Amino acid sequence: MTIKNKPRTTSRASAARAPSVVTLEMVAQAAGVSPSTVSRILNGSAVVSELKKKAVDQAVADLGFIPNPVARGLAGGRTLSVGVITQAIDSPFYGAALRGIEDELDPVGYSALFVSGHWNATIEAHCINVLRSRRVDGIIVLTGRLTDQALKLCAKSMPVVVTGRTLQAAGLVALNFNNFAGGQMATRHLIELGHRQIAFISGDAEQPDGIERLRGYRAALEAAGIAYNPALVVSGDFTEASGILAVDRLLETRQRFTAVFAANDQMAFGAGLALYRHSIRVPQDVSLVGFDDLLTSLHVIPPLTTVHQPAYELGRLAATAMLQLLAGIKPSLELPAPRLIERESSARVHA
Amino acid sequence: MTIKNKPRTTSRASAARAPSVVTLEMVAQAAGVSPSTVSRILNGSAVVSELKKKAVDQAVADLGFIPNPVARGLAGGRTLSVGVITQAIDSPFYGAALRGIEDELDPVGYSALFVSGHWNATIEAHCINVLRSRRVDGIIVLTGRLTDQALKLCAKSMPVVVTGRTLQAAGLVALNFNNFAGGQMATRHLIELGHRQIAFISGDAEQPDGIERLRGYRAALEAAGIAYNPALVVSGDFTEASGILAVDRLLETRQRFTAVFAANDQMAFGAGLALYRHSIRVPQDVSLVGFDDLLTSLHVIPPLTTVHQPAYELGRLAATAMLQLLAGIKPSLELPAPRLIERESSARVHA
DNA sequence: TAAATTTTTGAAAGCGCTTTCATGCCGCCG
DNA sequence: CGGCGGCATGAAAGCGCTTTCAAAAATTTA
Repeated sequence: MTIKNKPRTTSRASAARAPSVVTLEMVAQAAGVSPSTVSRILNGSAVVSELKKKAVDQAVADLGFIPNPVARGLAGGRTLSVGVITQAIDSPFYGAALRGIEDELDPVGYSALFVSGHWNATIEAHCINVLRSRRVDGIIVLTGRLTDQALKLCAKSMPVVVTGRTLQAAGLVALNFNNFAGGQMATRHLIELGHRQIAFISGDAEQPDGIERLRGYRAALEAAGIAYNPALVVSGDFTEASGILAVDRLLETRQRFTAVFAANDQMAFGAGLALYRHSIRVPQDVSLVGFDDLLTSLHVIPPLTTVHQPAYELGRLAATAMLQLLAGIKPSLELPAPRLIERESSARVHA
Repeated sequence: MTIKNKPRTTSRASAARAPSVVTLEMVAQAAGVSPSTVSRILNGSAVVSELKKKAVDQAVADLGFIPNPVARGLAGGRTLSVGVITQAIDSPFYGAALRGIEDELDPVGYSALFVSGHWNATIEAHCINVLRSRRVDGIIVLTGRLTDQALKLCAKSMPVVVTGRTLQAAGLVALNFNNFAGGQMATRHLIELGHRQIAFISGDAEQPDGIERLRGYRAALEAAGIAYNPALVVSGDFTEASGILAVDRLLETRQRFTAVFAANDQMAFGAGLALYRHSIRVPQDVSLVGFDDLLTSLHVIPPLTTVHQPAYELGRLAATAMLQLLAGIKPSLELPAPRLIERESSARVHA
């Protein structure tokens, strides 16, 4: 959808210039053809003689015609908009994904409709209904709590792209990050630094991502011949506050540990703060590793060693997949592999 | 070819049940009235006999009718959607505002269309065009780079709510936070702790918010009889990276300072990291104060003293104002006053 | 009680676009 | 050379709703 001859921003007032007061019909008239023909050319939905095509393109350019997505939507066609169910519009992690989606969609004339599911299946179902009533062409679900069942059903009526799970269905593509490998990687890193007592702060038990990371942690431990100690695993809920609590609890148990691996960066921040409160230095006394690589992880004190999760890329890929689905081609994309970012919160174990 | 009884999606899974397959016309038929009447009742756009109203309400309930916003939009009416121009969908500060907007809009059936302006007037102008072509009922602009002029013009054709500036125009409400007072407050706090050499990391020079905060800083200094020292003011651009640079530059000048006030939290984070790198302890050696009170500011090390800016509230208020504008009532709202949040990054000057 | 007004309500015309459906035109085969 | 299959194109019917416009019903006035 090359908007090549957008009315150039010549005057300073152009920002608020009335848009698309020019309709398809006016274009048709200007080009001396019927509205149907213009529509066909715009959508490439039928063969049209080169001559008329030229004329129409010209008219479109001259008049600065911009198709009205609302009318399009009503007429049964596409709305050029895709719904995005995120969990919280202000999530530091998903935010980057949203940006990726936006960046990918905008150039081709699509808009994203962001709605927040708040980690609640009922609300998510409501979101889906809202999106459908607004006639979005497809839906991107960022993780979420909907059942696979519900998602598959939804995919029957429109393209669906879902992240954070593995799922097979027609018109449905699932983009899953290798959390297991990530968890393994982080733990192995700590082991290589000589740590043997590595605490793990898990995420919410319902979250597959967190479960996988825990599995990775255990696998790495096992591979290194270190016995798994359940007392070193304490659960959180992916928030900073839960990271603080986790460390406090850990400390109370008087279990010795020289490293902490948190299932996400936010909990790692909380853990770091709790450690600081107890005058335990990172990384001198205890190493700390997170997961996600939020933008801020680079600027916390000390900069956090973490597993990079390509949130932005994830968004772009999800959007790309959606676009392909919409175009009728079967997407086959793969997320980049997890990557450990070594920064200053992890160090060789001390004596 | 009126296929009024389109094949229903009778599946049990309500989450993905096809919505609004039931049209206004079907409601009319069920209630034994004309579509016009149903429409009138739905919109309260005319007086209708109590009897018919009852019947229609009943039919609406029975059939589970949900008006189609797309059709509504086309028919010249409202789309029940408002456009929101934010600067970056994943901004830690504006994210909270977006959530506020969403929370306020959703219960009354409105949806928000978020688009990112990327601090660029040209892109913002493009955003406005996109939003208009999508027939949003109004536009909320979170700060941004558009000229007041452009905004006013835009307000002529639809309600506009803008934050971060003071502006008067019909159909336009501006919500401005008292950055001056905030800047003053933060500086005064430092002064009260005994600091006399207070560095200031300013934001981007084009940003009115930042300018006001600087003004506040100078005013507080003056009020305390402390000479303003330009060498202690170094400019940043609101990012963490610029905070780091700022402190590095400050240190290079060999100017003595016992406190740093950054024009926003993100730069304060950067400043904190730079200080840490130079083995300068916060708050023992240097006090650090930010501005915004991001969610994360509570969990950084040490927890940041900052001026609380009610981003979430700002979003809610902006949405409320928009709703009122849309309802034809003139909103008169005021943002909460700035509030200093004393945490652990600021302390009494040493020696 | 008939005429003049004022409601209440329905019919119908769109909103801007997509999409059959039907037409006119071409080349082709017999 | 007449007739038939194709193909490009236009006419027209909606999509689901709002909104005149005008007719019908209810109310008031003379």
